[in-house]
Amino acid sequence: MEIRSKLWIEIDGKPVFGRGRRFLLEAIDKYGSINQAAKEINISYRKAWGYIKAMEERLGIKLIERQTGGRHGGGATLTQDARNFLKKYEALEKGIQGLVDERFIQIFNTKEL
Amino acid sequence: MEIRSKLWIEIDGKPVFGRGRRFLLEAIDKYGSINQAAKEINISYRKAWGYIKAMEERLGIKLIERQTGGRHGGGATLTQDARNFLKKYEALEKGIQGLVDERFIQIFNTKEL
DNA sequence: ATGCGTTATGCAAATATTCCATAACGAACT
DNA sequence: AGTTCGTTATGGAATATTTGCATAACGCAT
Repeated sequence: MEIRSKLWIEIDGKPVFGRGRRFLLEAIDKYGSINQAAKEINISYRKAWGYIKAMEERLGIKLIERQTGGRHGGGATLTQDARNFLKKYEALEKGIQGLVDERFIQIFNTKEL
Repeated sequence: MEIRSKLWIEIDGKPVFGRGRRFLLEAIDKYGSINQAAKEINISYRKAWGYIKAMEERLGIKLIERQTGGRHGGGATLTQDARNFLKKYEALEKGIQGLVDERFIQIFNTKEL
């Protein structure tokens, strides 16, 4: 029996940002490529692309600077807005998981129900 | 922009209990009927039934005492195990949402990104 | 011109979810 | 003893969602 928790941000009831998208942005920052980033976090490029599209539409902010074509095919980098947002989300998430785990063990760690 | 959080318990990677199931059990306790409970929380009877089935299978515990037929068609009541489980889950959930909300406001409550 | 590794998307296929339809039940009432 | 009523119980169809395949476009370097 394991406890799981999830944290995300919505706009008009639709998901805009969460752990998965956080990892995606972080990986794009690391690799300079949506494609590479998707591989890193084990999702298809298609899915990553969909995430980015939805995020940008819903937030109304450009998160990723894209370049198609070129010597190495192009690439992608985070905008400053994306970096700022990411930083805030990281701060929001920090510590929550630990708290939840701690409480779960405290409450459920008994043999009988 | 709203923050949302979710807390649930899994067994072997499969969801066993969460907010929705909590509401379902609470409503069954209140109405003495799966059918009525489902209406209360706005899900189909079919879905409620599936929830209960999965919960009982995965936990390996009987949660609902069912009676079919009879003057008023029958009904359902929570077992003591179900009550105990519910109580623990409620304790687990308590306060988490508030903490998350608080932090969200603190971090994101600025005009600019 | 050609090749390369990207970004960009439509659309088909697979999965998951929801809901419709119907059976069975049994106490109370007629 | 049959009828009624509001339940529980479930298969399976219908819908919705997610995933991923296939392919186009791009533009620099060779």
